[in-house]
Amino acid sequence: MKNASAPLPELTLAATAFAALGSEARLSILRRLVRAGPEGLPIGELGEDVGVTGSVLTHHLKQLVSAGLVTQRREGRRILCSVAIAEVEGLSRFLIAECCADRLGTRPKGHTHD
Amino acid sequence: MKNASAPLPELTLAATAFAALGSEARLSILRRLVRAGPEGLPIGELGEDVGVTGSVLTHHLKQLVSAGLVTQRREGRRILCSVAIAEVEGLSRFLIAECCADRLGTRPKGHTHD
DNA sequence: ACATCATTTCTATATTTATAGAATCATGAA
DNA sequence: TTCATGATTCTATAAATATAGAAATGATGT
Repeated sequence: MKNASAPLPELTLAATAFAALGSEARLSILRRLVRAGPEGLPIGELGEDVGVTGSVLTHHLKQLVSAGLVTQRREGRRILCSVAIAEVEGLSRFLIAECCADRLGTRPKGHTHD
Repeated sequence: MKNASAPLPELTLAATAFAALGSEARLSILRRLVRAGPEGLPIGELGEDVGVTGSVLTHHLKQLVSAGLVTQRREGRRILCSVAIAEVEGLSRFLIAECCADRLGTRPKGHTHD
């Protein structure tokens, strides 16, 4: 009897987002964007700062955007990137929820904060 | 002048951990282990439950373990796996910290807890 | 229209990760 | 020791991701 027929979309989305974070380059990009604030940073400058440019940068940004962690808007001939804060926070909460939420009825002894 | 010479180990570790979470299979494994509680679950049973067995399961577990998100201990001929709660929580905090920590001087409106 | 800047797409290659069967190792029981 | 069980390693193949140069696209200023 199979048990893992169709994974919950929630899980799929989370996996995609985590995979997008699973790279030093992209984590650097995200970190830089966080420090840039809500105004965002043009792709060129972003790339200079994190040491990734051209098609490789596009490639990494595409993953962050399609995972919903970064948004882009055009301004003149540049494209500004910003962090999707709510998404990142949501992901963080997902992680906490996975770990601690429903352990209230499962734990055998005390195990609230290790 | 190069800017991205040696990435901070913190970033490397985080990227490894996120990459370990960036798969539905491994996310399912983690979720199942969370529900198993601190006693842990033998690999065989774990695999049955999430629909991944044999060498593939070993492969996924290896990543979770080496990322520090799962721990293993032997009991008889079985190996019990448990979630490293502190690690997962730490990762969750890392994410929050990346997003919100130093935005105190940067944010335009209020954005403390959404 | 033309030149220029910013970014993407195209194309190709290298590297990593995923999947899986078979053989092997490790533990405990008869 | 021999056997059965639980898990890993070995080997091979498929698929996804990373890197990168060149060409193409889109936007702006002259």
